[in-house]
Amino acid sequence: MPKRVDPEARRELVADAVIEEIAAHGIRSVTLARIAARAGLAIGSIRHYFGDTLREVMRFTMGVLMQRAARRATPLSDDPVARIVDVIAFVAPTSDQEHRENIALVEYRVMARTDPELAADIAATSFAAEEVIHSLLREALADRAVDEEALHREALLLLTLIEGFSFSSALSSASLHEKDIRAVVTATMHRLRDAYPPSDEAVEGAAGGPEADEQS
Amino acid sequence: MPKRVDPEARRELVADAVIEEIAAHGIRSVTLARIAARAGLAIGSIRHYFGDTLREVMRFTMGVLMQRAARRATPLSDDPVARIVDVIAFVAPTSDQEHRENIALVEYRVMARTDPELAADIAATSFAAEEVIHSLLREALADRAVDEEALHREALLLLTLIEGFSFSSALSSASLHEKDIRAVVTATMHRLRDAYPPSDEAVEGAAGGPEADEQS
DNA sequence: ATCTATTTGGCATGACCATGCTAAAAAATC
DNA sequence: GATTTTTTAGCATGGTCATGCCAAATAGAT
Repeated sequence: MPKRVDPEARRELVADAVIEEIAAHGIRSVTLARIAARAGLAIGSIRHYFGDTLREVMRFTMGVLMQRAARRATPLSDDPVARIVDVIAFVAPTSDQEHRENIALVEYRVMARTDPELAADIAATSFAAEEVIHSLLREALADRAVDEEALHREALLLLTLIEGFSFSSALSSASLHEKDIRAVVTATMHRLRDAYPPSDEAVEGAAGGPEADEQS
Repeated sequence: MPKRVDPEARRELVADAVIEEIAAHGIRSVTLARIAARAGLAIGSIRHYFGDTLREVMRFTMGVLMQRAARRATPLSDDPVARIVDVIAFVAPTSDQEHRENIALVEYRVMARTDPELAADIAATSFAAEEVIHSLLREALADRAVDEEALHREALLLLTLIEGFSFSSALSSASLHEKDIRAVVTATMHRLRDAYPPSDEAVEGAAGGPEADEQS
């Protein structure tokens, strides 16, 4: 028996075992026994840290997945278009672990459809993600004449691409190529911008703005 | 006891009960008992028509879902762009039943990820669908100068949109609006076409072709 | 050394459910 | 009417697994 266990570390370790099991055999196969086998622990040694129930294990793991996804989706670029590409490209796992996490998250989302408690947890994250996309899109089209309805429709396009990449990536044994995703999204963004004329404000105030850069 | 039961009709009835149960409580909740309750039959009266096992019930139901989806996705228009819009818009259920069928199909696809037998059945359909999109895209871009790599990337865009609409529709309690989907896909297709210059052949042979129509 | 807190571990029980199998009832055929 | 086929129906059994609960071992505090 080791010294004092760090409860948070234990929970994280168990969550990773859950994720592995989901990725390998689907969320329906997750049991305490299987988690224990993967984590190299006895069932009791898991339950103790999760209020004794499998359900708490599952809820905690879902929380871990959502946190990790949010962390990966943080845009790094300054250019609004590139920020959107970054956010969407996060779906392209650059490692096996990220691929597995995406799979697990998709399985959770499907399960949450018919589980009100899980659904509530997920809804908050989904709402935040949509807000981010809307906001980024506003920035990317700040110099274009776009009405609210069109903005909404373009956001729908981007959000649908995100869902599509996430879903197809989860169903595919091989992860998507980040290069392909970036190419598709970048082309989509450029075409999207080109579909709207520069706005009067942008033309008047664009002495050294992105408009000049874009035509060079 | 009625007169002779039509086995096919019985199987279809049972499949519909499965679909209802999946839509209501998720695929993980499907049991013979619950199917029986929904179908208004005894368990034995179901098993008899499916080789006695729940698994056969589930496989048959998945087959039904795929057939129905394929039927709905048959394009009707002559215009290549509109055909693609039609195919993609099939994801927008025009009835509650179609919405439920989409949900069930998504849940099956997720389950099939970790079930080789189901995966094999689904793979054939997915492959066929991809071929259709590639083929339709070729037609839609027949008058444009597009190399194979670009064609592949554009197909990826469209396939991703299909997956995105299907997935988000399944997760959403309200079905997507067909109007929105058509608007998004139509705009995407027009921008996609505009991204490629007319090919030399098309210019020479387009005396009364789509190019003339498009500039009017 | 003693006491308390923490960790490990798993038993016992009840719930759930698939499936092998059987049989009775009803319809159809000869 | 007798026989065969079809349909209805569900019992019995074994397997799986979550969870309430208990207890021993170990670490840390006094």
